[in-house]
Amino acid sequence: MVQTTPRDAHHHGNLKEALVDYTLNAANDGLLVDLSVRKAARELGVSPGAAYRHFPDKGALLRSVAERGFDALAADFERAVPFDSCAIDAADARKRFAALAMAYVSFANSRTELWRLMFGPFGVAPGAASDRPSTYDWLGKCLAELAQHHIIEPTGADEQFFAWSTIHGMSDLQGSPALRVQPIAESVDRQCALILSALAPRG
Amino acid sequence: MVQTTPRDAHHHGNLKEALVDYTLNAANDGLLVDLSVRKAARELGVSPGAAYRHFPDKGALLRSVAERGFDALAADFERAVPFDSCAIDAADARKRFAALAMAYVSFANSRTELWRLMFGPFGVAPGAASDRPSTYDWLGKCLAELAQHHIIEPTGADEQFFAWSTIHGMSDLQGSPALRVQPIAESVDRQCALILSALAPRG
DNA sequence: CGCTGAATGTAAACAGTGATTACAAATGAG
DNA sequence: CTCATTTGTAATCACTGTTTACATTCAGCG
Repeated sequence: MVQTTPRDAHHHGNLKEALVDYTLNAANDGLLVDLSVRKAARELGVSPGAAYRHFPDKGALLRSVAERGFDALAADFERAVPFDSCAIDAADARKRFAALAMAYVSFANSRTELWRLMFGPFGVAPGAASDRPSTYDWLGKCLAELAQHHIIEPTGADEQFFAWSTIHGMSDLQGSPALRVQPIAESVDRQCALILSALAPRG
Repeated sequence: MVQTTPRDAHHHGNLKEALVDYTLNAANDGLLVDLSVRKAARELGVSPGAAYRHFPDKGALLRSVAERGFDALAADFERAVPFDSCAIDAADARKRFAALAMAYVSFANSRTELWRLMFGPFGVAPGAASDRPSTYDWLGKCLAELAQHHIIEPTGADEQFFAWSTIHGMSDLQGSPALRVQPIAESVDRQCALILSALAPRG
């Protein structure tokens, strides 16, 4: 399901991309734990050393996958909250913010291993080398829309960090055995309301 | 810098505890990444197989360390916000809540690797097998105190989850390259104020 | 066409890993 | 003291990340 630019078959082709694809799929299937460079190479019908022509070490491969993860997250955002459109009215602004949060939580829930990779020791600055808007940009835009409709006050770095922390924390803690809040999806709306309440005009 | 409680020399002693201690120290020094059972055994003057008399596998060892991590976190909490005391007045309640959040953030900041272990795939239900109050209990108590002083409304599961998510998210995101908020310690107070504002009576 | 040099692959090896096994020594209860 | 249980050892297995020396393919150019 690939073949972005390979001219012919396996023996020669675009390894590198194939390696990233394989690893990404492994992450999506929760098989990142026991992924090895050798296994990936074996599965792609290639010798172990070949991978090291394209990545200095395993970490570099994982870093590439993490970057793709941020692209996928951005794609989810784009589907949930198209970046170039904007909120028409106040209700719209609320809906867009909730949709953004929901997309974030869902991503973490359905692609947990990739998610943890993205924010783990191999994490990359989100959108660092990309021209797509970053996670932070998206959140900032939604908050700006909310402020424009006077649902919240204009936000600075602290408020933005606050909002992101809450959403990120929810995503990270969901499924934790210490929680009784099982169906997190349904509680996201209430959590969003709490965030807005914190940032609302009139303390 | 070892030898926590061994009665005599190397050949016999309380391995298991020594292994946990060694691994815990490694985590505190940020050396968990390249910890191996063999290395730990070697460092303790013992054969590699010996470790497997006490732990079925490496994961079990790490899980034990994670449990100790929760104990250490509880100890930090206890120092910051003694569990059996309580807030005298409203200002006290605020201070205690802020101190709790600060302890959480500081722990994550200074013992990052242990922290990630605790909430990673080897994570344990915090306080599961312990008689100490759990992270969640502590937060619940502080929130109850705040409610008692009418700083916030009485909290249910959702509000508690909200507060924890925010604090946890802050802890997890601090140091992220995407953030401009560098001195997070100083911003914790403001973040706490935002949490309280979200939960305050009268929206 | 044939030469050449860079990409890209292979095969073999090194050191180190998690884990299991058969065996030996210390320990403590009877 | 005896003897089973506990706790360690030594050797081994399959596997890992990574490097090396060597082979192959390919593009550009005379």
